Amino acid sequence: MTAKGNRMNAPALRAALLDWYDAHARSLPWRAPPGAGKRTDPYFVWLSEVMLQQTTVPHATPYFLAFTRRWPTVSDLAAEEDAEVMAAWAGLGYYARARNLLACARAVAGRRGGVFPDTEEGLLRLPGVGAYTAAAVAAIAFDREANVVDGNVERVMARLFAVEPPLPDSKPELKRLAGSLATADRPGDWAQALMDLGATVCRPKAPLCDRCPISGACAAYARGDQETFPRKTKKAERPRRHGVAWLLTDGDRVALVRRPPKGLLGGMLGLPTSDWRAAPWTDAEALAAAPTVAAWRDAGEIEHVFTHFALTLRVFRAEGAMAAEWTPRAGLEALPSVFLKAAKAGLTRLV
DNA sequence: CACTCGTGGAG
DNA sequence: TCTCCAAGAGT
Repeated sequence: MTAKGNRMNAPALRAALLDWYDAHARSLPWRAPPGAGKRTDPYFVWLSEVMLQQTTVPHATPYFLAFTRRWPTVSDLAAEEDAEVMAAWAGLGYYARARNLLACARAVAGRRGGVFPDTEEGLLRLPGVGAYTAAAVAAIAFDREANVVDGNVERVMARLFAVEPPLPDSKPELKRLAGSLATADRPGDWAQALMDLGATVCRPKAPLCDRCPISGACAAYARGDQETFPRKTKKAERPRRHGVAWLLTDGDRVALVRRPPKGLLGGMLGLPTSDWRAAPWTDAEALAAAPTVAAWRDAGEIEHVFTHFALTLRVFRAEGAMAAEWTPRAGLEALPSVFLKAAKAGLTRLV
């Protein structure tokens, strides 16, 4: 047992982690250096938090840079056309976030004159801002005391206290434990310190306990089974669905359709598709369901994995005409990944 | 409250 | 190849 041992109390643990954060904080485009007293623009904090929901830092970073370059303030974003923002979000996934992002920006720019609420309760009323994001923005942008609990914090708490019940049922207990450590001292730095620790040291796999400033207080580390936390209930198997996508071209242009505002890929442009069902589509079924009569040619199939199902998508291509949003090939970057993948297959792999 | 909702990188 | 999973929210 080290000198700090397992007797490390809450104040000592807090001090150790904040000291670690002062020395090891990640440098991120939306973040001010720790302790400097600078506050980050609430717009940057909010935008980054929404982009980072269930999304990795490397994936979200180029989107954050593009959004803030193109729309430097929340009012700039609020004034933009829906289609432009959805196109800019394409590839980032969970497209309800983009719809709520615009709704939130317009609420802040309109009813609040471009000023974000500075309390957790006020933030929580905004579209797309839930318990985590409200707490994170309140703490990071406004330095308000808040219990900021994301997946990182849940993992740190599960190990620190060797919480046996599995996620997601243990969420309330993990949040309660996190709250037992939170104080009004440097709330923004504390929240980010916990998340940075989870992301870089207390990682899901192969945690770097020899670099952990609070390993002396960690119940799981003391037992030696830290990597087995947090316990998790097994996830249901992912079913497979089958569909058909039609790539209709007119020279350089591709026929795209705007998807309904809610549901999967809601509000995004896409290729015309069939239903996505359990049974594969035969050639005859696919051709009968085509959006227009044309000399459809088989372009093979693509595989794509969504959160709760896997998709096999047959792709057919033809030259022709139909009512659609005709888009130059260069504009295909506005498509969600599944359709970009299908379009590339159709344009390059005619069978 | 269980389910829906994307994507790409790591191991 | 396959599993896991990343700064969750809405319904």
